[in-house]
Amino acid sequence: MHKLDESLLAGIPPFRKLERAQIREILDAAQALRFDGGVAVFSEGMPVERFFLLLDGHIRVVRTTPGGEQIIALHISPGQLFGIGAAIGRTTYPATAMTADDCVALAWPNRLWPVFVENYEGFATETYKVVGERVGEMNNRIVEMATQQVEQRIANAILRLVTQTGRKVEGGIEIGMPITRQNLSDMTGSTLHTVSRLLSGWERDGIVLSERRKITVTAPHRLVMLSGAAG
Amino acid sequence: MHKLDESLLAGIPPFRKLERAQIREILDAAQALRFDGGVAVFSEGMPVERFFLLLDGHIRVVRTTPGGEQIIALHISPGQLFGIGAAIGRTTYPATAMTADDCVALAWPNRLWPVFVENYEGFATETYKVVGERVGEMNNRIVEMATQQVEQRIANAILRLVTQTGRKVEGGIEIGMPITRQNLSDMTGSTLHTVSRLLSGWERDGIVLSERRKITVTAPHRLVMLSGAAG
DNA sequence: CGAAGCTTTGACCTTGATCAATACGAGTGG
DNA sequence: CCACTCGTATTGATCAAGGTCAAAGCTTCG
Repeated sequence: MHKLDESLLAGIPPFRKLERAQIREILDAAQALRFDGGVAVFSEGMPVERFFLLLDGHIRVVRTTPGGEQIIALHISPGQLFGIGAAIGRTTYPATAMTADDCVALAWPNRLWPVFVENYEGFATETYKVVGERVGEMNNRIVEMATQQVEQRIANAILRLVTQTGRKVEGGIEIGMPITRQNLSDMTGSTLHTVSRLLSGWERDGIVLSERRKITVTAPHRLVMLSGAAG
Repeated sequence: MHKLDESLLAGIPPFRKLERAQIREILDAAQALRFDGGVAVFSEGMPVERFFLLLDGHIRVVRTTPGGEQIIALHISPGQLFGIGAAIGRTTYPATAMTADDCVALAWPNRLWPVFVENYEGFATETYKVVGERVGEMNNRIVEMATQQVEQRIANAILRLVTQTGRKVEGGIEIGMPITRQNLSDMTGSTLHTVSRLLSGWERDGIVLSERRKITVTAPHRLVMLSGAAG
């Protein structure tokens, strides 16, 4: 295994305030992992043994109901910590982490969590800020689900994906990870049929372009209108 | 102002591991507050200046949409910390805290948060455990909203209230705080009409008893069945 | 080429929202 | 004490959003 480069952690919030030497220590304690697309990094209910940092690829955090339906709780982009149950006193993972495409991640054993918190100034604060953001996002989802129509929820889901993973391409902004109608319906508590119908409509109206597992937003402002952001 | 008694904080998780003298310090730094029912302790968007511990009464954590609809994100029972945005790096409150009935709370200025974390062993860990529980609860709500029918969501909402605030009375378990049809609809993203119809039906079937702003569950097991806990 | 996964589209039906009317209880002021 | 009002609750009638059922087409891949 080759040595990991220190620049990997340079810009990432929890590590931002650290010395070069400290980052070296952290990297030396890390295990680097590769995953194919569509596999589980960890599963709901498993004991929390490690925490992760996603370096490349995209991860869907998924919960499954007793009835077998699944809903996507969260997406993780490169540079984000995930599986941080340790930070909030969980002993088992509350959800499953599925890779959406090929992924590279670092992993540390759980027992290092308190060590990092103890030794690295700002690590705890920055991490809890991330937790805070996710709580905020979850809160928004709850409000959305409770008050908005399916069309608005789907518009919001797409906008969220765009801001999190979007990249500019000719003619619009493309979502940087593979995404199916089914995925979108799992994010919004809807059905793939409804999502398909809506996307077809939007494509007819020139708001999006979509191919198999790919969506490009050509008129973001109009999507924002549709999302019900109180025009 | 009379001195606060140390027993107040005795059994409360974040303070559980502390010495008597430490509890004294904490209490001396606290401000005791009284609120009538139906008022805001703090409001969405306000800067986070204090954190609170609810001693008596009940609090609804509420978010309001641009369109004026409101949804209830969380209920706080006596003994719980709330308004702890400081813990997760928030600078403004993400929601409004409304008293459901008359309340008594302690408040500390925000700058004491890091002091508590620093000086009192276990304070941080226990608090983050609380955060973790709330995150879990929010997650469940999202899944519920995405996959369940209104009837199941309302059953679940009532069951949650029962476990959080229920007290045994003759003939069943009574929810320990005032709760209207409208409140229930705000918790489930439904309407007071639908809630009323369902409760009427349940009352006819002998599952609940309800008066004005009061609900008593007479057949909890049947409510659990209805809640869709995979029978 | 067949199979599996993704997408589209039409027809139909159920859930629960909306509209509307009424009633009841509790607090307030005359 | 009564009239008024406001917040709460009930119930019926109607309607539409979106789920379900069904069928078929298109890609990609082994």
